[in-house]
Amino acid sequence: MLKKPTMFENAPAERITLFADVILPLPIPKLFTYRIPFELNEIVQVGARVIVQFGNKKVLTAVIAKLHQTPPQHYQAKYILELLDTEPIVTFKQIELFQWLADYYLCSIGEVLNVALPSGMKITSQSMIELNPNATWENIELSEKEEKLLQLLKEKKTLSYNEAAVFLELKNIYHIIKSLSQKELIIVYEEVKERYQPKKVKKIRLTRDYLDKADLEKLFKYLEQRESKQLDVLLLYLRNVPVFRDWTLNENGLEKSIFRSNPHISNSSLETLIKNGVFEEFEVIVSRFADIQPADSYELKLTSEQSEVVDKIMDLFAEKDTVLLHGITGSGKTEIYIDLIQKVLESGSQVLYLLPEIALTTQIVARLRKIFGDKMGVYHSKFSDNERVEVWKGVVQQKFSFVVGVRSAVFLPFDNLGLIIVDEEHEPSYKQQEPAPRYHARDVAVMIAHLQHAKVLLGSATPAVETYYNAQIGKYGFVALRKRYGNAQMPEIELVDMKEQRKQKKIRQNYSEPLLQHIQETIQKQEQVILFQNRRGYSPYLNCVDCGWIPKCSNCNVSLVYHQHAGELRCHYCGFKMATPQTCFACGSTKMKSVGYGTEKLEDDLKLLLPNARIRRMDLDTTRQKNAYQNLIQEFEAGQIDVLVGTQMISKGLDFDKVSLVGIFDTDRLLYFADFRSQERAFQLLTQVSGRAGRRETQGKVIVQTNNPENHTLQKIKNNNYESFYQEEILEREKYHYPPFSRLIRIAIKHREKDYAQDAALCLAELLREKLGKPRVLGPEAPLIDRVRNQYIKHILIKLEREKTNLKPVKHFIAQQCQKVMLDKRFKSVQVVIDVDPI
DNA sequence: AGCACGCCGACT
DNA sequence: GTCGGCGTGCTC
Repeated sequence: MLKKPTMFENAPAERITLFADVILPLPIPKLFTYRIPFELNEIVQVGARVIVQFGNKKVLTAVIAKLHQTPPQHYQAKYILELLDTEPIVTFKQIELFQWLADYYLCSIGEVLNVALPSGMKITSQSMIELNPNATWENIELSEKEEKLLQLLKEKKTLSYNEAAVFLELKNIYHIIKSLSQKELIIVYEEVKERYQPKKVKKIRLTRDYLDKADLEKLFKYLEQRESKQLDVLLLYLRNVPVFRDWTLNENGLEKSIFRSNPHISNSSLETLIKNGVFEEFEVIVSRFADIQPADSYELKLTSEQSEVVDKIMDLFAEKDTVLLHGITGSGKTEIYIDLIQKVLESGSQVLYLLPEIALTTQIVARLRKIFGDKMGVYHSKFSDNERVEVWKGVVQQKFSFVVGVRSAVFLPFDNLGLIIVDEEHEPSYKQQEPAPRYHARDVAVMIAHLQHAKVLLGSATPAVETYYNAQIGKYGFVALRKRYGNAQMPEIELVDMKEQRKQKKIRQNYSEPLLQHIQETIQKQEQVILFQNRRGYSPYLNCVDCGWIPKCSNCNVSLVYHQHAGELRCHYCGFKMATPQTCFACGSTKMKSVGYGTEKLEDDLKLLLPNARIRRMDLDTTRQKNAYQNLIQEFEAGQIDVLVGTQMISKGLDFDKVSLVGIFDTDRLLYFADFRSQERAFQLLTQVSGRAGRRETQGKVIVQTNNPENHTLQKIKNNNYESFYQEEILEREKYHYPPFSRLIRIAIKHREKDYAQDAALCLAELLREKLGKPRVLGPEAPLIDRVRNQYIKHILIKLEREKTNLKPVKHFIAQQCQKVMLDKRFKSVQVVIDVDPI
């Protein structure tokens, strides 16, 4: 796939010494130079993985970024220990991309590599100790702990540092290890663990001795005479592998599991045959995706409007690299994608189709699988690491020309991309939060397309304001799809004024009268209801009636969320849990009331209000187990559930024909969130959720409960008027210099001590202002939740003009200042986290 | 990041 | 005297 650099193509007469600059998966902003052993000269390539020793003993996987003949000036380069790939697993273009990511998102190229490679392709070593077999410890004085450790080693043979530390109940085990290894009683070594395990299948075949008609018949007679059970084994084998017809069939053998699954065959007879040398066992490596069938021949039928859109997109691609497809929910964007994917694949290029995490369900995968069969790879975080490695290798080996995947799929080693589709491009889950690089997959997709001369199609019913702006100013091409598929109608959205309802005392447990009524009617019609409340748990906090005390997390500055079913209070930020207190910790009162409501309470209350309805809840808490999500969806699809209460989990990618009512709670919390994107978010989320109501023939109904029915954004959601929402929003953005009119960089300063965080933040802000100017640097400011996991947090926000041409030096400057503050002794190693284009 | 190593204070 | 706490510097 990749050509070796030409200068090494003709092997020179004299041996040359090659050096490799490698990327290590560490947050160190430079490449490290290792020496290539001569015997590898002819086969090393840029993009291959190597194993190197780093530091005193640590052994790591690195990727070769550059090959050259320049020996390092100031140090002796170590040898590469092992070359893991004879073909590159990372392309030249990717290394270029990694560097771009590191520069753009202000992190090291090693951090990029670290998130790019599936962990199964990286190895790390672990320090191990074992007894020195030649040791004599008669005349050696030992401390108690040393004695204890040696005793344990006698039993266990080997121990990792950590195991030893746990056993000795010591935090610092280093002294003991050092002392023992100096006395030559133990050996310290590094154990390398390769995490990727190819899937192996155990198989059985006849040994050479029986690959002959006469011999087999002799065996038959013998077994028949004795009425041996082994005869069944042999017959089963011959039925599946008709060696009499073709002796070479034996080579491939038969899977051992086939014998196992046959109830008439006992395992011991098979084992006896193996023991007696009739059969032999062997293993083969198989693909984890081996059982995937090739595609059916599939005729995609597009509506005339859909084919028009396809044509228009193709036309636009002639002049624009990126096109935005603005298609309302249920307008059939997927068919358009499929048609385009087929076209691009036919032209011989690769395609990447990105979806947000939650939308990438088995439903869509199954549908695509029917069409693209084994040409398609799936890259999902729910997949095991081994599976991810196989998709990666499949792309390298050109086995997959098309991959559907989540955010991290942008790192797959394509070298000939024709098209990247980013569906639901506005989704915040495309932005990585932790760890660095904090990249946005949509923006990375645009960059990859640029590097590979590919095209990008962004799709959304509610595009990000930045994206829509780019389409408006002509940077992106633009196509709209304004009709629902099959002429289905958009749902009717009703805003219920909760202030009025409250006055008239018509609210029962957070359910307004109209909502409750509609729920009942819908169930009566045997149709389904989705209720949306973007808050899990029973209630956001408990409150002592007598003294007002609220249980808070001891590690974070938030109240603990009440989870009634689990009988617990939980922190949603650090995972802290405690049993629900029966009495107030402050005054001892037994009157603790729950305040506010989450999905759990909505579910419980509705069960009381409508005892005959079948009500289920879908949120993080009910879908944590492996198949819980899938099971819930199947039940709902099968009509075994009337009402599904859920968080945003229910807003994505689920299309159910029988849902005719959607209820939305606590709308005001979304609308009045203190963030410049709150209106956009609310518009997107509520439109998305509303879109679940009514498909095909029936018009759906959406009931939005709010205290502010006159809110502009709500009105625009009601009228399904994205355009008008955008026009209003873009003016605000311009007025206050927010994206797309500026670029944002947010710096978070974290420290255990509040004062250190504050002082460091102040100092950093000052340093930044010196050069960037006062108005460009905002803060430091405490975020809404200013302490998480015992770390105090301060935010600095930098606004840079979009037109600023020399972005690179500015970013470099910012990174430098952050580095300075981090290393400043006054601030006791504060943590500084840079987030470029925060969302 | 991880680790070696050094210096300091607090315990058996 | 050990033990454990950091702080610091380095890794080809």
